[in-house]
Amino acid sequence: MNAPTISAVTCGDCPIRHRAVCARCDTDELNELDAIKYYRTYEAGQPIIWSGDVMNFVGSVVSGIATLTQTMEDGRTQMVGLLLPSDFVGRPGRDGAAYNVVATTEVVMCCFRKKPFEDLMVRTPHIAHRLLEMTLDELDAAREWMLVLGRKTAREKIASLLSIIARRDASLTPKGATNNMSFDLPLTREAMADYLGLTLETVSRQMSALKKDGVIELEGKRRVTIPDMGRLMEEAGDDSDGGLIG
Amino acid sequence: MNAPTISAVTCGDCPIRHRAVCARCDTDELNELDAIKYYRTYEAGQPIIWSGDVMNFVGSVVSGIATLTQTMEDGRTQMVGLLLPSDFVGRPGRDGAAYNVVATTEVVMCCFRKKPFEDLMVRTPHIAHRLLEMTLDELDAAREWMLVLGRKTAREKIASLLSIIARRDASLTPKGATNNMSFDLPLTREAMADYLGLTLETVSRQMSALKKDGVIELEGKRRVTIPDMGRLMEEAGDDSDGGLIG
DNA sequence: GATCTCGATTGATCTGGGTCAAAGTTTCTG
DNA sequence: CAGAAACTTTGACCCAGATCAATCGAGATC
Repeated sequence: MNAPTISAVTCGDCPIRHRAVCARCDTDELNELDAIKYYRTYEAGQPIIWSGDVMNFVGSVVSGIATLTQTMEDGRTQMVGLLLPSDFVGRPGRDGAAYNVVATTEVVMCCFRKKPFEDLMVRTPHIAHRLLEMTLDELDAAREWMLVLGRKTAREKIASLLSIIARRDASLTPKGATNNMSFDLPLTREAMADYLGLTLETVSRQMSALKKDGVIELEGKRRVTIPDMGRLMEEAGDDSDGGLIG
Repeated sequence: MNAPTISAVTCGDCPIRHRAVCARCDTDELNELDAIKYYRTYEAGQPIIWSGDVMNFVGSVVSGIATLTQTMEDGRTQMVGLLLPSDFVGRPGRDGAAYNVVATTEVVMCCFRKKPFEDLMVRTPHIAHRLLEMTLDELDAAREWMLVLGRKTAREKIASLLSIIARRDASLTPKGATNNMSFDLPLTREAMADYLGLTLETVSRQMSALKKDGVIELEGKRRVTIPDMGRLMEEAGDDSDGGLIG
């Protein structure tokens, strides 16, 4: 997944089609979006936005993984969202960013300049509606995560995270395999800890425990296989299948 | 604060003016809203919506306090939002409710039937924009709370909750006093615990500790006075003044 | 006034996960 | 290939907050 060059790409053949924004756009609107967009690449570890900064763009992740985090003055940090390809970044109608956005891997963003995007949004109601739906999804995901953070044990937290990534991953691949699926963990143990409100040591211990108990299989540190998705969801304390990533 | 009778009230003189919805409506739109609205009273402890139920209305809290909660099968529950007067309830474009909504005190809701409300939303873009702003606010609040749940100590959690309620309370009263403000805690110790991901015993202990240390004063169990708001926010580990209630 | 109930407080004890520390792996670099 | 740097695992110990249990109001209800 290399960054497409700006001139060669229209919104219509964006690798990701801007699931959030373009899904219902007609040709004229796509052309308008096309006129105000540009691509930008961020290296792994590089900040994309600092909390409090003025944001002059909105956009979608084309490839790579980014995280949303909040930090206290003493350095304690909590991840509040995970951005995977096709996820939308930005707050139409808001000037400042509310969290840090950091590239975890190399990230390619397709950005729209904010002011013209907002103008377009005012003229085309379905974009506003799409953004509302999207924001409601993120709100659901955030609240689902509040239950994880507030009430689940370390083991359940890990299982919840793995189950969310697995499910998310499955929905991106054509065949939505439910068993024996495997994927690469896009996060370090430390990032997982920041997401789950744990320490990296605890994350490591619980990963080992889940492996020992046959809930997951590990190849190297990052490649994870889920022999039995139902079992994993039980471990997550999760009968229902709710839960998205913000 | 008694429930106004349906016939006597127009949206324009709703006691709360539907901060979320009506702020920018013109007369025609207010009349339309008026035609599809009705009032409903819920007793303390009564469920307003069950998670998964089909919701056929959206609306605002006129008076009283309600909570949004998520529950696991084994009974562990996490509060994911607090609804105070003027807060909006409902998910335009969604059929099912995602959480339980329960009246903590007696609650009066001003409801709009969902279908006509959505129709109105399609015709009047500023309502959709207002709802988007509102949802972004709730998302910010939820993510702020994720930091509280994931990374703060019990004492900091309590201080955070008190500071949020105090700030929220201050913004509702004409004079936004910052020091020596007092308010009635709208929550039992158990509800506070569910909000903070703690047990009620820990909540009680930390409340006693904050009282002993002069951070708060208590009259009876519920009346709280904050002699020094800055001190409270320090205790919350919160230099910034972020944080709303979802 | 006696009793019940529901919430709140306080104490004693236990434990899950944090903290501190030491190796082990993998990848990168010279 | 050696050495470094970054990430991960594992062990030993400790403590904040959970759990279990007893007591204490403050309203209700009789």
